Amino acid sequence: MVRQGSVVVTISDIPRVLLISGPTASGKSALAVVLAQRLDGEVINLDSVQVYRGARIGAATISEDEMQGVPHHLIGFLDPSTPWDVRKMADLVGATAAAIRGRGRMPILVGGGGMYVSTLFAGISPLPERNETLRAELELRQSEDLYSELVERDPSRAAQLHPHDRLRIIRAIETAYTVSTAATELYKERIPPWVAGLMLVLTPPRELLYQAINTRVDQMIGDGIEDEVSELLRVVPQESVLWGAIGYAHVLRRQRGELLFEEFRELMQRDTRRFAKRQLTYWRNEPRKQGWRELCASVDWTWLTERGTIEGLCLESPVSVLRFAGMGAAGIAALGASA
RNA sequence: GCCUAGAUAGCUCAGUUGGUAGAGCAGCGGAUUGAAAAUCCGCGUGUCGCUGGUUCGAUUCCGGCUCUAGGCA
Repeated sequence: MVRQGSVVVTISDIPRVLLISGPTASGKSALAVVLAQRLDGEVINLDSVQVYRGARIGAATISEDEMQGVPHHLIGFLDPSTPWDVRKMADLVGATAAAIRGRGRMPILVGGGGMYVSTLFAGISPLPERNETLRAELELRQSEDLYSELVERDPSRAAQLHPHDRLRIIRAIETAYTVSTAATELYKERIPPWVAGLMLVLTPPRELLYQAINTRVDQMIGDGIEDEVSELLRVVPQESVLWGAIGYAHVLRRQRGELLFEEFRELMQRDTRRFAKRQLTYWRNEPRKQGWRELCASVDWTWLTERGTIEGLCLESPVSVLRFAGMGAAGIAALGASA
C-alpha cells in the first residue's frame, strides 16, 4: 500500500498489462499486433518519438495496414513543438491502460525506452517539472562551473554524477532551485507505479539485430525519410527534440550538406546500432536492480498466448520478466500470424 | 614464368636499430529519477601470413612457401 497524493492505492488497483520491449528493430510492433489478435488486446505506444505527429518513416511507426484493425493508442497525437516528458507519458499510459482494462481487454504496451518502462513499472520520485527559463540560463555556463555549484547545493547528488554529465547536473541544480530541496532528498520519496504485469523482452543475437538495423535504415531511406524531413521542417520548430532523434538528426546534417550520401547512410546505421546496444545493456541489468522476477525463458509461444496463461502471468506478481533470445519475427512465425 | 612491393586488431595503417606491439574508425562493457532515439563514463579486442634458420631470445634479420597488388613477358 502506497500513498499517491491523498489517495491510498494498493498494487491491485493499478492496471495489469503486457509489455513488449527490447531493442530497436527487434520486431516489437509486429509481435504486438499478433499478440493483440490472440489476446483480444489493444496496443499502447511507449516510444518517445512515435508520439509526435508526422513522425512516421524516420520513427519506424507502424502503418495503418500493419495494425490490421488492432486499436493503437498514443501514436502521432502530439504536436512536435511540445516537449514530451516521462511523467506526462506515465499518466497517459496509465489512464489508457485502465480504460482498456475497463473494456475487458488486454493492454499491450510496446516500447524499448528504459526510463519510460522503469517509471511505469517502478514509479518515480516527485521531482519538479522542467523550468525552461532557468535552464536557458544554466545552459550558458561551463560544465565545470555548474558542477561546482552542484557540489555546494547537493553534494551527494554531485558525487553520483560525472563532472561532464551536463544534462543531469543541470537537472539537479534545477531541482534544488525550483523546490529548494536537494534532489537527493526527493529521491527518498516515490510516486507509485502506474501499471503492473508481465514484461516480454526480445533479446536477439547481436549479429542478427545489427543486420536488421542496417536493412531498416536502407528501407527508411528508400521510403523517403528525406522527403518526410522536408515536410516536417515546415511545421516543426528547430528546438523540437524530434530533430535530435536518430535518423531525423542525420537527414538534417545531410540536407545542410555536411554529409555525403554514403556517410549519411553509414552514420545513421552506426548510431542506430549503438542505440540498440544501449537498450540491450539496459535490459541486461535493470531487472536485477529493480528486483523484478525473472521467469524461465524456455516457454512455448503457443502456451504463452493462451489467454489464461498471459492473464495468469500478469496477475501472478507485480512485475515478471520473460526474455526471448530472438527476434519478434520468430514469435510471429511460431504463432502462425495471419497475413 | 620472371621482377618489385606488401602481408601486423573486424577495417585502414603505424611501429619495433632483435626483448611478444599502437593509432583512427568499427566494436565491447557500464551508467541512467520529467531531453532517454537524449546524455555521460570506461575498455585494445592480436598465433605481427605459414615454415625452417641464425640467436639466450625473432613480429623484427636470412632462406623457402602461400596469398595480394603492380610491372615485365
